[in-house]
Amino acid sequence: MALSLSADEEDYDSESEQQQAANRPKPKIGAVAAVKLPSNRSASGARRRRTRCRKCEACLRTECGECHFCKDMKKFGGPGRMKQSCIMRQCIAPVLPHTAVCVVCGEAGKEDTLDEDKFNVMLMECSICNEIVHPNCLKVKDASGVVNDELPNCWECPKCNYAGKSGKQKRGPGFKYASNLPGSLLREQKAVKEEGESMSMSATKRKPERDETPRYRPEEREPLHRHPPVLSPSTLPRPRPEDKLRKKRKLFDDDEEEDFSMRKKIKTEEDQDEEVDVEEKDFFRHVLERRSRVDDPEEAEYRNDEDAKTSPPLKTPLLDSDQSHCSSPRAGPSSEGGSEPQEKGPRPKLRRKRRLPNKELSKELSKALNQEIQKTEDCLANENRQPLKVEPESENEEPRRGFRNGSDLLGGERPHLRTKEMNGTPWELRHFYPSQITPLGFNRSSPGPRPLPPLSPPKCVQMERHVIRPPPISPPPDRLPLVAGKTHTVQREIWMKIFGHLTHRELCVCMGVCKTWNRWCCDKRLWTRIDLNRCKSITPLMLSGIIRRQPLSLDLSWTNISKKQLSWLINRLPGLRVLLLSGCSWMAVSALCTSSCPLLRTLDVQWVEGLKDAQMRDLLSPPTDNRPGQLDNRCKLRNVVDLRLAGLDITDASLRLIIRHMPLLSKLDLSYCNHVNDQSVNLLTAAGTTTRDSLTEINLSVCNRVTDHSLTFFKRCGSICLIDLRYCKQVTKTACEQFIAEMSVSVQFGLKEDKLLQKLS
DNA sequence: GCTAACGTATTT
DNA sequence: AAATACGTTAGC
Repeated sequence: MALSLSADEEDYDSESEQQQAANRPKPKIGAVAAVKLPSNRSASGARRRRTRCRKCEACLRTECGECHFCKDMKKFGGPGRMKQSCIMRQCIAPVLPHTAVCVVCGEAGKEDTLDEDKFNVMLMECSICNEIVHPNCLKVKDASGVVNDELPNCWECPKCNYAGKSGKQKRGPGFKYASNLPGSLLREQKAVKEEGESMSMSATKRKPERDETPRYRPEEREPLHRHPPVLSPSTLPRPRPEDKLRKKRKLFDDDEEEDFSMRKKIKTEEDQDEEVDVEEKDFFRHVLERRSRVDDPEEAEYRNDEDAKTSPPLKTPLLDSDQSHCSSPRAGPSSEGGSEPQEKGPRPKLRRKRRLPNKELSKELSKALNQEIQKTEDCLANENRQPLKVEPESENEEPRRGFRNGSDLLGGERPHLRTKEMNGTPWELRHFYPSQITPLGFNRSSPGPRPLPPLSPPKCVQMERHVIRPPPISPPPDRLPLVAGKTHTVQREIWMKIFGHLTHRELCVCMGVCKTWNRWCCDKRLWTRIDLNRCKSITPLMLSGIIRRQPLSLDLSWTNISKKQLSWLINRLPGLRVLLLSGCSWMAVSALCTSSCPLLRTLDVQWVEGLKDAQMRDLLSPPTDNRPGQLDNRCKLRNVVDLRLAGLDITDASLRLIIRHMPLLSKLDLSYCNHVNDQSVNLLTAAGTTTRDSLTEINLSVCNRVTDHSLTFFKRCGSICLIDLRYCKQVTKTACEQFIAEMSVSVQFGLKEDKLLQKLS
């Protein structure tokens, strides 16, 4: 796979030597070495340093001012020694410098010309020999290059390819991707790559994915009723794990055991299709799983989902390459090049997928996003987000035991949950109320039995095997290419309207049709909400799929996502509005402490194990080491409007923080919070608090310490529309009626249910 | 000439 | 292995 790291060893040998000399602080011979660099450039070895594309989302952002590297910068009061780009601004697709020229003809790239065949006149840098050439200038015409679709203007040139050289550095040069960042996934990828992978990676050999001790073991079972009675992905015909692994290896590995040089030779279009589809299919498998669920009321709200429940399982074969009759030349999900319908026949060997001009759309999306952020964050200067860095996975060795054999359908919550209480309520008691009592759906996840999250967590190894793909940069093709160079008359936007009526499941099927559809169906407009609630495990593939689709709403509830994964994700979802993490571990949720989600409106952390006052403080506290005047010391979650804290052991201490740091808070779910009492309500509604006026809905159901007295406090709330006191033992119906009577002077309330007060509009 | 920051070496 | 340091390149 193509994860090359910026500092990959051998490829840089020659340069390394120079740099070794150059960089070594003691003998100051840097200048000499530096002068040498360019002279070598054309010979294999020295490489052109890449530079920002200036177009990607990352490049367009401002510095976050909070990351490690920002803090080092002089402008943020740091010493300026590290000289690294802001983490949020690491370019997704670093380009060759403008000064780069063809080693043969000495001229620059000419892809901006009107020339139809841009590929042959653009500069291509070989990731093996580092030569930069116009493909047209190459004499070796019968050999073919292998275009690296991860990096602009990068390939394995025909010479190297012909010579059977293998590129360790599939990613191509210059692909830094935050490899030197603390916590960067790439580090692990590298590490694992170095240690060599085995096809038959055993579970024991895998690195544990989670940062913490796993919360459950495979033998733990999920309660039967947690599983939808619908088809499960595991019933789908799918490649055997080993087949898939093989395929992945073929496509992505850069270890060259066996016949690597053969394998890597030429990638046909079919290969690409396969590559695309395998990945997307797998992503969808999970999504479909979600879409097929029927026990979540919001499923229906999201999309009228009948078909998701009833339609036949997605057939793997349908997505296989042979189905791609479409002549759309390129356009994998990862490849921008796909936008151009004019791939010419005689160069089928070139696995050409790289970006081509016309970046209007992506630019626009970027712009829109930025504007949005700007809008929401008017007064905030420094919140930024990480660009997309994607690294799918292979997930192969995770045969989805649970769903398949049904054994996991049987009994058992996680022991620790069953055995002991959370927030003082014995776990068993929490099962008392069926999910239906959840009021008005704003308590999104039902306080029903805590489903046990997925089985074994995703493994780092899985991530590491996968290529890291930047998101498509150029827009997808506007029309569907047909055979003989023609295009379909119907334009993309029309297609998009049609696709808009499809379920995710159906989109998935469409993605298997051809590359153009594949690309179109991945449009983020079609994926504003991605639901992986209770997904067995969050795999790197899913992560990359999510990033690619840039959802506004992401449900990861009751998954065993790890901190690193979550952190990685949210850093790459700058537009995320809704994040549902109920039932996840605190360890995972703590990713929110270090990442910021400026646009996040809804945060669901109900039933998060281990989330108490101290953790709440970490979550809500502004960065501690701010430098005056420079950094934003507001809460990272300050724009949260809807906060779901059901089932947490939090006290007034947390509420004070919430009051202080979430000025926009409108909906608050504190159900099943046994420490919440009248004083808490008093706090929330006290004079001078923002919550007093901002709160519109509050859920205090099953808060046994709340009494009638709380109702008098709620009279102060100017905007309150819904007060859920159901199952509060100390709240009487009489008090509710009295509340209604007293409020009726100004606002008419009614009892929608016993102790469920709702404003009548 | 200046700033940003890439890519690797060195230190922790 | 991760964090840090820094020579040097790229852009303006």
